[in-house]
Amino acid sequence: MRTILEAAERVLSKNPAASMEQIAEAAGVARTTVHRRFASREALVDAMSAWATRQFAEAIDAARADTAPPLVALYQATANVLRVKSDWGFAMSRAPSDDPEVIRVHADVEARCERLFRRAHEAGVLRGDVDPAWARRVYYALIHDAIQERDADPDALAARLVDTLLRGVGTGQGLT
Amino acid sequence: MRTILEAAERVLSKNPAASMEQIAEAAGVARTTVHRRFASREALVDAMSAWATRQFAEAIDAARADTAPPLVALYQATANVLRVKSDWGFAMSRAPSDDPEVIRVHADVEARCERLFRRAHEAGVLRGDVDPAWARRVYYALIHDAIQERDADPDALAARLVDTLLRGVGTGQGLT
DNA sequence: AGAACTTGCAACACTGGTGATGCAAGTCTG
DNA sequence: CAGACTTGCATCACCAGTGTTGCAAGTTCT
Repeated sequence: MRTILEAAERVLSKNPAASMEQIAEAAGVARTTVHRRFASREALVDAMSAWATRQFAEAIDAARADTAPPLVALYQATANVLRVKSDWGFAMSRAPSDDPEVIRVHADVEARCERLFRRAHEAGVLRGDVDPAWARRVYYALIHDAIQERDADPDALAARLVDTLLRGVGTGQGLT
Repeated sequence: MRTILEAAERVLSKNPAASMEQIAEAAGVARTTVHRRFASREALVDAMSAWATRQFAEAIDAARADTAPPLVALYQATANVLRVKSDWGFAMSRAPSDDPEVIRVHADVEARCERLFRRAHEAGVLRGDVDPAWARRVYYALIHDAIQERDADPDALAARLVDTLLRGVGTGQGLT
């Protein structure tokens, strides 16, 4: 089950037009087995979306974005999000699912991120003359940008991303 | 000819898996006519890439990035690039063509952009304490980000993008 | 008007993917 | 061990897209 979803992600992220046959092969399973579990190609993709969204939510939870010190939370959340977006790039790049649960999760993440940047601003991690909303916009753009670099290690990527962000809008506090 | 390329871009940017039939229909032409001009689907996409690259090069030329005042060039280049990337999003998102001409154009654009940011730095458009290379990195990320917003007017988008960039790294000179 | 060229239409063969099913072999569970 | 369940395999019908061709009608150029 999870095996198939992961194989599908692996194959479809490389070639969105890949056949069920190729997905099955990557999962080490017969094509008919895939069809038995997922009625159609569409059903498979939907299941991938749902699964990826769950992973995404867990990634944010694990970062303790609301309670950990802002800088720590920022690193942690960035690394976790990059890992999920890199592991589930295809599933998450799909047009936003109409599933209300998926929509809710994304709105929730947005809100938490906004709070985190406000906290970072107040804690002096961001320069006082920098609009937290602007910093967040740049942050999003940098995330989007980092995703493009396939194959790279999410932790290293996250470190570089946060360093890059703070070189521009940070105070240099706590960076060593 | 151009009609078909434009229709193909329109259709494929909405649905990369669209059939030749749909492309032909969008071009107001019979499917066989498309096949007479482009031997295969692959040939059509290659032609789109070549065409888009030409448009891209012209967009940069028109901005006078090397000679106009940095701020003017930045606005102009941004607007032109956004227009092309928005009009030819599908063709330009393809894996970089192996056509050496295409590679040359992209390298050339990269170099011109780097020069432009150095000029902007020296002219005081960018803050002195900001690394021009970092500013350029953020600029790229913001461009990438702006492309996502389909349907928006490229000029308005470019204005917002440059404002956003300069709010972060600019000196406020010449923004009025 | 006449020649050269382009287009639409209809038809065709071919390919590859999809989804279903029956059966035999394997695994798990009580 | 016996029954329930899952899997792989082979096979099938089906469909959509691709690429080709012949022909008739239309356009363009001289």
